[in-house]
Amino acid sequence: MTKPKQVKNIAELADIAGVTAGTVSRALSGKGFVSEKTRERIRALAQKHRFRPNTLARNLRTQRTGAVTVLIPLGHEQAQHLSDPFFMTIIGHLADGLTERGYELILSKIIPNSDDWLEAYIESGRADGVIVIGQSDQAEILDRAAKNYLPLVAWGGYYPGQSHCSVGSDNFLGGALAANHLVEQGCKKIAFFGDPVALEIRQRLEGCQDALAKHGAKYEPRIFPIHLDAELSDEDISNLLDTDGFRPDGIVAASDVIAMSAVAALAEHDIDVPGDVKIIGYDDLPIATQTSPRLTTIRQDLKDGARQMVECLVKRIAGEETASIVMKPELIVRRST
Amino acid sequence: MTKPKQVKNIAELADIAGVTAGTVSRALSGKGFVSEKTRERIRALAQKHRFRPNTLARNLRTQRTGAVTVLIPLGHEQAQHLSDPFFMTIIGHLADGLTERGYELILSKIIPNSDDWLEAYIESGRADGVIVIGQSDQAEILDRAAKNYLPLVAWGGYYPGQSHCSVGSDNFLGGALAANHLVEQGCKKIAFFGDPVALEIRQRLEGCQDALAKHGAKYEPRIFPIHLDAELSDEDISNLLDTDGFRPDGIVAASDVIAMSAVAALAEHDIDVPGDVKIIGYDDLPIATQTSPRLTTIRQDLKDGARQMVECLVKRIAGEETASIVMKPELIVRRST
DNA sequence: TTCAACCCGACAATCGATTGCAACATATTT
DNA sequence: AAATATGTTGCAATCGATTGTCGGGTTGAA
Repeated sequence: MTKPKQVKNIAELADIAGVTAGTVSRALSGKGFVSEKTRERIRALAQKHRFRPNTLARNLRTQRTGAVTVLIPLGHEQAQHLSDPFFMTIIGHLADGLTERGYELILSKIIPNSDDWLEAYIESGRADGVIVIGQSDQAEILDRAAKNYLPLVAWGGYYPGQSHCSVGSDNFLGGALAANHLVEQGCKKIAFFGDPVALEIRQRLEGCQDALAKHGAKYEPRIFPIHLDAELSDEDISNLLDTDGFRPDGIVAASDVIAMSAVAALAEHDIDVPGDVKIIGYDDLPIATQTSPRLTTIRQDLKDGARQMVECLVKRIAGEETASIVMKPELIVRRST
Repeated sequence: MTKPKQVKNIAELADIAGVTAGTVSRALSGKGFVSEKTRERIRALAQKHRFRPNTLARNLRTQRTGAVTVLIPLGHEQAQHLSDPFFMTIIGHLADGLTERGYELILSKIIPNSDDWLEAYIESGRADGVIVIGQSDQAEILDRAAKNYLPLVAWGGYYPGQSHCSVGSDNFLGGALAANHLVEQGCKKIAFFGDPVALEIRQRLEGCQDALAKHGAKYEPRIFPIHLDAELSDEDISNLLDTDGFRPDGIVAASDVIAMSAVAALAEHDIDVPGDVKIIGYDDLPIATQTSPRLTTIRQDLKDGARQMVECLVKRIAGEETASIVMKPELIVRRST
């Protein structure tokens, strides 16, 4: 009994079959014309010798990879980990959507130190398309790259005149919803927890300020540029409570993660939520329903957002244009306000 | 002013520089000897024309990709989504570890329909190494693949005689810890929520049974093969409570996700946790601290586990052998028992 | 029988970068 | 000035699969 020895490339298999590599390629791929007889014969041989065409070589020749990169630029926030609940939630949904459509997902975190990190990545030719999560403070770079490169979709805020395709929710409206809700709950001294360097967060803040302005100037929120990373935000907030005498009665957090840190830190300082301070988060991550007290928050539908991004990207890979999508955020009232 | 036009391959740049492609390659990579002068000249030209070497071509030639695949076989549990909290937690930590070491992470979900899915993936040559999450019911396949392929590490249970490298915690011990804890809390009628088709879960069950046996035969647990996927487990458990008269006073859940579903379903049926039923989970995911009541669970240190897997894999890519690692699980007592 | 039509499979170019080897130029030594 | 040493660069093969083109063979009709 001859053990069916491993065949490593198409040429070897062609040798065994007594044909050329080209014929083997056509037989296995089904493209081009090969007689039924030799096709079957070659298929059987391929099976027997456990031959698999090398993906790299195929990709190089066909100039497509069947992969999509999810790129996470940690612009203003280098320490943030991929294990962050927000990233994980959206990546999970993207992974579900992409694998469903037969794309591999390449996950890549980038520290944007030069101003051409995005072009550099794109031209490395690793993937057929790129999804960028979080414009952070890199919006112009996205815009520039998008001019020469179609299959690019970003998660994040939309601003008038932007030329890249983004999917996200209306951060300005979300911020306003949050602020209005706190005012309706009777808050007078409102703090904003989040660093407005990032576009999305700035938009939330502006929405917040705008809504408060309509209730009179005394509502101008005080801004604390808390980090987004869970560990750092814990620290930031603890420091804040220890050293700063300021005690707000309402907090708009720029993300659920920040809100959770705040809840925990306040509990340690024996400040009651929602009795002494009301807190509203942003995102409505799965964890928001499971904190104690359960988090009032502004919901972005990440599952649907991920679906939309995949859909846009697939169209763009196929050469179509797609418009940006702005989803409506929604106020979810739970126990923390 | 000449616009620095895009150069698409190394040959074009070589033309511009008046040298050959080989020289350009050497100049940019730093390997081999090129005079300082031409090196600088070529570097400057590359910069100016925004040239980036094509990754695919390089990978094909050098036979390495700088990428690691995280492969998730959904063996007995095809519906399970990648957005599952367990996967997301461990993938996040893996991503952190791999990007730290300069590897890209390819995320791939596979439905193992043929018996050679793993070999097929490996030989496609997409990645330098593979991390498999969850042996599920595919342990023999891992074992077979590992015989011819070094850079393979799996998350999951260890069993005597296995020949692939795995990292995981002692599931038998974990199951025993859980059972003992419930007995100590006074539980008499214990149920096990989880499908023992998967190796890890079977081991947990066996540990559980073994521990209970030591307390007398009447403790034999009743087994409910609940699905791992959050949506399905909700359904399973609701059905169970509606149709089956059985009311345990203690539940060992095979995962935190199942435990959370159980907590929610019980609440809907006005059954108090921990008053009427005590529940213990498994994994200690971040969410376990945020359910209400906070979940007693068996902790597997996923962050450390991910670190170990990356470390093993990197060694194996370099050609070293590594032994399997069995970590000690730990009982974390919170409020659900 | 002859010519056209048609199908199959071989041949070779191609994707883009890397690298061993050979050839050449310059610097050093005798 | 000749010979050796040292250092640069060019040349061409290579990684492995895909694909356009062309020649040889078979079939059918006139």
